[in-house]
Amino acid sequence: MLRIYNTAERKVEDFKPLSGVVKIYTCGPTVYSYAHIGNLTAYIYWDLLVRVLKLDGYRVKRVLNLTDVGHLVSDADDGEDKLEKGAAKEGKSVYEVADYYIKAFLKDYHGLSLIEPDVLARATDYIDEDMQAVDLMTKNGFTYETSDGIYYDTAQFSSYANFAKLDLAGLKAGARVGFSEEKRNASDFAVWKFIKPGEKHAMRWDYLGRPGYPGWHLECATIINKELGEPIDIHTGGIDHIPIHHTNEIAETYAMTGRKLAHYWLHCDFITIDGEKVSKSLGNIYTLDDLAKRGFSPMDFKMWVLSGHYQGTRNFTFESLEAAKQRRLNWRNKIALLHQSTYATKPNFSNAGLEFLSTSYAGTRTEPPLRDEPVRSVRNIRVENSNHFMHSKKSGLVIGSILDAVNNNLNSAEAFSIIDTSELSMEDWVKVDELFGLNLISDSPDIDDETRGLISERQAAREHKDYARSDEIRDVLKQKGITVEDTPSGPVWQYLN
RNA sequence: GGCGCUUUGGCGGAGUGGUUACGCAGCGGUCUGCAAAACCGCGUACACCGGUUCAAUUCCGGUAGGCGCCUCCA
Repeated sequence: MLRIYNTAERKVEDFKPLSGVVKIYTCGPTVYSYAHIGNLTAYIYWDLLVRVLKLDGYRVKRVLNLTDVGHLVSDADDGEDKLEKGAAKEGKSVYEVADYYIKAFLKDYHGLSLIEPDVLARATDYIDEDMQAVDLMTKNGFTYETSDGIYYDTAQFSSYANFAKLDLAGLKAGARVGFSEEKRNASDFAVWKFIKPGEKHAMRWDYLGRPGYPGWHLECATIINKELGEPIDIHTGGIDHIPIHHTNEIAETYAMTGRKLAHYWLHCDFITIDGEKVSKSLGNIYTLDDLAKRGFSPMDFKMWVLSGHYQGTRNFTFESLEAAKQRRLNWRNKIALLHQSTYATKPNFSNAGLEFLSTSYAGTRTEPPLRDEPVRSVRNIRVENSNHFMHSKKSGLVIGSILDAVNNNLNSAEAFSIIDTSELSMEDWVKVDELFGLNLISDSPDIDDETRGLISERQAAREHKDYARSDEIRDVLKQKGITVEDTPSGPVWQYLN
């Protein structure tokens, strides 16, 4: 049973689906620049959400939007358009810019092994629906026209402030942004913007007999309406979206349909980098490519993300990324041991030097003392005594406790500690990969026969005390990314990186 | 001004009213041709001040600090 923190109720709740298919909407990126690691953090956590739901046996339909419509830089009525700025800078059309960064985003997305959404919705594909939505809101009496657009009259939606617990009076008093004189309420927002004569705006559509473009919040409400239908089960996004964007989506949906938009709202916190916010002016924006240049793979970064909780402010440092990388290598080397424990039973492979492997490397380790209490990993299952625990390792209950951890409001950090301290079978690792998408299995292939031959040749050389030869072979293996460790019962290979 | 988060050992980071995760780094030991790994052991963290309690890092109140959002940025 999944339990998740619902922002709408401000508490952890049991997840109960509204129908046979769990409908999820995720606010996607504005495609005017490369995604940085802060942006990607969110998609990693939401991917975990989807994977947990699927492993829990739910069918999931998920929509992710791509904001390829240019919007204003500020909330004020003037300002530049981000897409247009990018286009001008790069000498391309706004559409080319959007295409380029959508491709870049998807490359990152796939690089992180994130499950592709069922619908990838480009905002510009929903302009007709946007217009119909404005028509509908107008017909229902929620909008008014000013000289620069169609605005939503938030006074018409009595519970407008509820979702974000907004203090509308305070909003007015503390206004830093110059509000349009024509707006009826400080919290009113544009659902459609007009392009004034002479004003430059490459993306434009004719509506109400004049050129314009949709307001930002509208695309999400419209896409959800068309692709999923309200109410949806889960709406996800960053915490920054609570006060404005999600509040306005809810208001628009209400004005269009009278319905609630989503049952559960999940918000992830932002990460900081070296204790400071991620921002261009601080020069601490990193992309996956930047991490790669420093020797970290997307999976290393994903390990880092999942080692903490989505609702906490994560502080990114390269030292902690290094720790995450090392941890993943340790996991892969556990898989390497599992490969080796099967050698002796493989046909076409017989070598006296490696026969010990039939008894497995695990046998050479000092067994940890049996505890009276089961390790905390199975705590939730209420194992009565250690005998049950020993049994549990064989019957897949380790995976059960890992699933319990992530079902508890996506506590991947706890799940990771269970993985660290439990003995997993190959089947377990397959499940772990299914749950976290860390490519542990595919990145941990067994070595080939040639490499195996080298290992046994080296072992033979050692037995003849030909250490020059054995060290030579060790260097060759090193170049293959394999290190050999000599244990009391024979050599064991491990991945170097 | 409004809303919200947070303070855990060198770093990162879970969690819990009593048994004090986990990873990385560090130290000592076993083992070893060398090396590495592995294993064993170690460090006795829970900002501060009160309160509740047999017992608080965990609950309540206060103090101090840090951070984020409200700037179409997740």
